[in-house]
Amino acid sequence: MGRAPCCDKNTVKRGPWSPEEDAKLKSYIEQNGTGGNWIALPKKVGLKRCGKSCRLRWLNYLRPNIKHGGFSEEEDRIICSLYISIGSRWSIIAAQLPERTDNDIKNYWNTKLKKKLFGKQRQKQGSKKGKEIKSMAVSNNNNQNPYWPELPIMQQPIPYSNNEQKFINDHTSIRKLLIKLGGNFSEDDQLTNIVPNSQYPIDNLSMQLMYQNHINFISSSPINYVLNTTLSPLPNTKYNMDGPAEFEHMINNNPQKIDGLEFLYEDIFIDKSASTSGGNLDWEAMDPYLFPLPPIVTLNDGGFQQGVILQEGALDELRYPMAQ
DNA sequence: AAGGTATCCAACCGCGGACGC
DNA sequence: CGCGTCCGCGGTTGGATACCT
Repeated sequence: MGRAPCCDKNTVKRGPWSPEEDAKLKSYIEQNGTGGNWIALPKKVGLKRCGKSCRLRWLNYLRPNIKHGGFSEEEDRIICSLYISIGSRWSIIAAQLPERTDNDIKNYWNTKLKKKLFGKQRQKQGSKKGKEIKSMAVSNNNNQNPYWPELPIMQQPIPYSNNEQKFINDHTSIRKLLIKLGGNFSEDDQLTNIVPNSQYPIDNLSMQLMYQNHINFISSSPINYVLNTTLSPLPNTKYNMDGPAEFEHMINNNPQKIDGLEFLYEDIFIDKSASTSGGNLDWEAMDPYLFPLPPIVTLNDGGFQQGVILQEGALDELRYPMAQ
């Protein structure tokens, strides 16, 4: 038994929206709101569309303050850092870029950014474009490690449009992010359970500092990988990685893919088999955005712990830290 | 110029979670 | 607690367009 369809596909219109439909939907929602029920909305508006289609059209195209295309380098960096930190949680990533939709970011990543960073880049090693990207990362990061480009320091809100400064300042998005990653909040809205063994209830200020330190840490951390694959489909395997060789070893000895990093397998490890260098990864050709994997910094009793890639079950890992 | 291929992106699909009854 | 409904999300599709040979 499959799931009942949300609407009758024989009676609803599908495909591209006409300007008339756009106008109807926009005008209705601006005057009346969505009414909290997308399924019922098309009837009220007078559209022969599925409610989900209306919702998508509104959220991705019609609602105010939507920006399409023309992603800035700043936005590229935010998307890259968040993607590598949390994977394809496009809605969370989009929450950090208020004028962008998750669909837009997802499309941008899949069609351009991913290739820019991991794909075509390698084939053009030594080409002008490749050099530009590498030098960009280095010059953005003149006193820090050259492998990871400077990331935005989030103590100041990104100057998004007028009243859209809901970014880091109000912590809503961070809270949402942390909740998604497995945390929970006590009733007084303090972040008490996110960090295991923490003696500190984490208030909004602490949370801001935590995020700020995370970003600062990413920018300044030495190459020191601690990839805990208990968070991935690779069971009970821990790697304290001193560098790419360890990472490669881990990949070679685990046929499963690491959740969220599948594209690495497609773009890099397929290339590997075709290489004439005895199967060694061409780490030099890897784009500077890629490594070291950005650590999520978490507070613990000793200060900061680096290098834990938060994936599914990340909080469990934090509650049961690696044996020293 | 024509045909083939690659790229882009709006829209669709189906699943999982939240919520109300 | 179970069930049904709706919402939101991430993955995928397919048409339009650009680019290449």
